Amino acid sequence: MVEWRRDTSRWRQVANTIRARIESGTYPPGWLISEKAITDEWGIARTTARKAIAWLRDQGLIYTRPGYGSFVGPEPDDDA
Amino acid sequence: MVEWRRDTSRWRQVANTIRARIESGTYPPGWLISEKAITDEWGIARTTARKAIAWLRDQGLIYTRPGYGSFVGPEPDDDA
DNA sequence: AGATATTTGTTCGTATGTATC
DNA sequence: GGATACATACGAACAAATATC
Repeated sequence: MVEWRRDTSRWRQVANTIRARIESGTYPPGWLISEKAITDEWGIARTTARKAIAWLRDQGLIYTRPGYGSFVGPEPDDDA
Repeated sequence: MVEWRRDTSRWRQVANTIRARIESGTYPPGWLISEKAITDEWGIARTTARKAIAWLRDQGLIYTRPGYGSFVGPEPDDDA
Protein backbone atom coordinates (compact mmCIF):
# COMPACT_ATOMS: atom_id res chain seq x y z
CA MET A 1 0.00 0.00 0.00
CA VAL A 2 1.09 3.53 -0.72
CA GLU A 3 0.25 6.65 1.21
CA TRP A 4 -0.48 9.42 -1.25
CA ARG A 5 -0.21 13.05 -0.39
CA ARG A 6 -3.02 15.22 -1.59
CA ASP A 7 -0.97 18.32 -2.30
CA THR A 8 0.97 16.81 -5.23
CA SER A 9 0.22 14.56 -8.14
CA ARG A 10 1.01 10.87 -7.92
CA TRP A 11 3.46 10.89 -10.79
CA ARG A 12 5.44 13.63 -9.04
CA GLN A 13 5.57 11.68 -5.80
CA VAL A 14 6.74 8.58 -7.63
CA ALA A 15 9.32 10.53 -9.61
CA ASN A 16 10.65 12.24 -6.50
CA THR A 17 10.98 8.95 -4.64
CA ILE A 18 12.88 7.38 -7.52
CA ARG A 19 15.09 10.44 -7.82
CA ALA A 20 15.95 10.13 -4.12
CA ARG A 21 16.85 6.48 -4.62
CA ILE A 22 19.12 7.39 -7.50
CA GLU A 23 20.84 10.16 -5.59
CA SER A 24 21.30 7.98 -2.52
CA GLY A 25 22.75 5.14 -4.55
CA THR A 26 19.91 2.75 -3.89
CA TYR A 27 19.55 2.73 -7.65
CA PRO A 28 23.17 2.83 -8.87
CA PRO A 29 24.21 3.77 -12.42
CA GLY A 30 23.03 1.12 -14.85
CA TRP A 31 20.13 0.07 -12.65
CA LEU A 32 17.12 -0.99 -14.69
CA ILE A 33 13.88 0.86 -14.07
CA SER A 34 10.92 -0.63 -15.92
CA GLU A 35 7.39 0.66 -16.21
CA LYS A 36 6.10 -2.61 -14.82
CA ALA A 37 8.29 -2.39 -11.72
CA ILE A 38 6.82 1.04 -11.03
CA THR A 39 3.21 0.11 -11.63
CA ASP A 40 3.63 -2.98 -9.46
CA GLU A 41 5.30 -1.16 -6.58
CA TRP A 42 2.97 1.84 -6.46
CA GLY A 43 -0.19 0.36 -7.88
CA ILE A 44 -0.57 3.10 -10.46
CA ALA A 45 -1.56 3.05 -14.10
CA ARG A 46 1.04 2.66 -16.81
CA THR A 47 0.31 6.11 -18.17
CA THR A 48 1.02 7.59 -14.75
CA ALA A 49 4.26 5.62 -14.42
CA ARG A 50 5.31 6.86 -17.85
CA LYS A 51 4.84 10.46 -16.75
CA ALA A 52 7.22 9.87 -13.85
CA ILE A 53 9.74 8.21 -16.18
CA ALA A 54 9.46 11.03 -18.70
CA TRP A 55 10.21 13.54 -15.97
CA LEU A 56 13.25 11.61 -14.75
CA ARG A 57 14.44 11.43 -18.36
CA ASP A 58 13.94 15.17 -18.80
CA GLN A 59 16.03 15.69 -15.67
CA GLY A 60 18.84 13.68 -17.27
CA LEU A 61 18.75 11.13 -14.46
CA ILE A 62 17.89 8.16 -16.68
CA TYR A 63 17.80 7.17 -20.31
CA THR A 64 15.39 4.86 -22.06
CA ARG A 65 15.96 2.11 -24.58
CA PRO A 66 12.74 1.21 -26.42
CA GLY A 67 11.79 -2.42 -25.98
CA TYR A 68 14.11 -2.80 -23.04
CA GLY A 69 13.67 -0.30 -20.26
CA SER A 70 15.16 2.77 -18.61
CA PHE A 71 18.56 2.89 -16.97
CA VAL A 72 20.05 5.08 -14.29
CA GLY A 73 22.73 7.36 -15.63
CA PRO A 74 23.52 9.44 -18.70
CA GLU A 75 22.85 8.29 -22.24
CA PRO A 76 25.88 6.28 -23.37
CA ASP A 77 27.69 6.99 -26.65
CA ASP A 78 26.72 4.90 -29.64
CA ASP A 79 30.23 3.97 -30.73
CA ALA A 80 31.83 1.05 -28.99
CA MET B 1 2.87 31.11 -30.77
CA VAL B 2 -0.83 31.36 -31.37
CA GLU B 3 -2.94 34.49 -31.40
CA TRP B 4 -6.22 33.73 -29.68
CA ARG B 5 -9.32 35.73 -30.30
CA ARG B 6 -11.33 36.61 -27.27
CA ASP B 7 -14.75 36.41 -28.89
CA THR B 8 -14.69 32.63 -29.43
CA SER B 9 -13.53 29.58 -27.54
CA ARG B 10 -10.17 28.10 -28.32
CA TRP B 11 -11.53 24.76 -29.41
CA ARG B 12 -13.74 26.53 -31.96
CA GLN B 13 -10.81 28.48 -33.36
CA VAL B 14 -8.77 25.31 -33.66
CA ALA B 15 -11.66 23.41 -35.23
CA ASN B 16 -12.31 26.18 -37.73
CA THR B 17 -8.68 26.35 -38.74
CA ILE B 18 -8.53 22.60 -39.28
CA ARG B 19 -11.80 22.68 -41.21
CA ALA B 20 -10.31 25.33 -43.50
CA ARG B 21 -7.25 23.17 -44.06
CA ILE B 22 -9.43 20.22 -44.96
CA GLU B 23 -11.58 22.21 -47.36
CA SER B 24 -8.56 23.79 -49.02
CA GLY B 25 -6.85 20.45 -49.47
CA THR B 26 -4.00 21.21 -47.12
CA TYR B 27 -5.25 18.17 -45.24
CA PRO B 28 -6.28 15.76 -48.03
CA PRO B 29 -8.56 12.74 -47.52
CA GLY B 30 -6.80 10.16 -45.37
CA TRP B 31 -4.66 12.77 -43.64
CA LEU B 32 -3.92 11.86 -40.04
CA ILE B 33 -5.00 14.31 -37.37
CA SER B 34 -3.86 13.26 -33.91
CA GLU B 35 -4.64 14.84 -30.59
CA LYS B 36 -0.94 15.23 -29.92
CA ALA B 37 -0.34 17.08 -33.20
CA ILE B 38 -3.04 19.55 -32.20
CA THR B 39 -1.87 20.05 -28.64
CA ASP B 40 1.70 20.51 -29.88
CA GLU B 41 0.81 23.01 -32.60
CA TRP B 42 -1.55 25.16 -30.58
CA GLY B 43 -0.21 24.60 -27.12
CA ILE B 44 -3.60 23.62 -25.72
CA ALA B 45 -4.69 20.90 -23.34
CA ARG B 46 -5.71 17.51 -24.61
CA THR B 47 -9.30 17.98 -23.46
CA THR B 48 -9.52 21.15 -25.51
CA ALA B 49 -8.07 19.43 -28.57
CA ARG B 50 -10.60 16.65 -28.12
CA LYS B 51 -13.47 19.15 -28.22
CA ALA B 52 -12.22 20.43 -31.57
CA ILE B 53 -11.90 16.87 -32.89
CA ALA B 54 -15.36 15.95 -31.63
CA TRP B 55 -16.81 18.92 -33.48
CA LEU B 56 -15.05 18.02 -36.73
CA ARG B 57 -16.34 14.48 -36.32
CA ASP B 58 -19.87 15.72 -35.75
CA GLN B 59 -19.55 17.73 -38.94
CA GLY B 60 -18.66 14.55 -40.80
CA LEU B 61 -15.29 15.95 -41.84
CA ILE B 62 -13.22 13.30 -40.09
CA TYR B 63 -13.60 9.92 -38.49
CA THR B 64 -11.73 8.53 -35.52
CA ARG B 65 -10.15 5.15 -34.99
CA PRO B 66 -9.30 4.50 -31.34
CA GLY B 67 -5.63 3.83 -30.85
CA TYR B 68 -4.73 5.31 -34.23
CA GLY B 69 -6.05 8.80 -34.62
CA SER B 70 -8.52 10.77 -36.68
CA PHE B 71 -8.52 10.81 -40.45
CA VAL B 72 -9.85 13.27 -42.99
CA GLY B 73 -12.82 11.95 -44.91
CA PRO B 74 -15.95 9.86 -44.33
CA GLU B 75 -16.01 6.75 -42.19
CA PRO B 76 -15.02 3.81 -44.40
CA ASP B 77 -17.08 0.61 -44.57
CA ASP B 78 -15.87 -2.25 -42.42
CA ASP B 79 -16.06 -4.95 -45.06
CA ALA B 80 -13.20 -5.02 -47.53
C1' DA C 1 15.75 -18.28 -39.20
C1' DG C 2 11.49 -18.26 -36.94
C1' DA C 3 8.25 -17.95 -33.20
C1' DT C 4 7.23 -16.13 -28.77
C1' DA C 5 7.42 -13.17 -24.78
C1' DT C 6 8.53 -8.80 -22.77
C1' DT C 7 8.90 -3.86 -22.78
C1' DT C 8 8.45 0.63 -24.47
C1' DG C 9 5.92 3.84 -27.99
C1' DT C 10 1.67 5.74 -29.47
C1' DT C 11 -3.10 6.93 -29.44
C1' DC C 12 -7.81 7.23 -28.14
C1' DG C 13 -11.76 6.58 -24.43
C1' DT C 14 -13.28 8.04 -20.09
C1' DA C 15 -13.60 10.33 -15.66
C1' DT C 16 -12.55 13.66 -11.92
C1' DG C 17 -10.93 17.95 -9.76
C1' DT C 18 -9.77 22.76 -10.03
C1' DA C 19 -9.84 27.38 -11.80
C1' DT C 20 -11.61 31.06 -14.62
C1' DC C 21 -14.88 33.75 -17.24
C1' DG D 1 -24.49 28.61 -12.75
C1' DG D 2 -22.83 27.13 -17.10
C1' DA D 3 -19.15 26.90 -20.49
C1' DT D 4 -14.44 26.79 -21.10
C1' DA D 5 -9.73 25.23 -20.10
C1' DC D 6 -6.16 22.77 -17.80
C1' DA D 7 -4.00 18.84 -15.12
C1' DT D 8 -4.43 14.49 -13.51
C1' DA D 9 -5.48 9.47 -13.61
C1' DC D 10 -7.47 5.37 -14.93
C1' DG D 11 -8.04 1.81 -18.94
C1' DA D 12 -7.55 -0.25 -23.57
C1' DA D 13 -5.67 -1.45 -28.08
C1' DC D 14 -2.16 -1.89 -31.32
C1' DA D 15 2.71 -1.03 -33.15
C1' DA D 16 7.66 -1.33 -32.77
C1' DA D 17 11.94 -2.71 -30.56
C1' DT D 18 14.35 -6.06 -27.95
C1' DA D 19 15.48 -10.47 -26.00
C1' DT D 20 14.93 -15.35 -25.57
C1' DC D 21 14.02 -20.01 -27.02
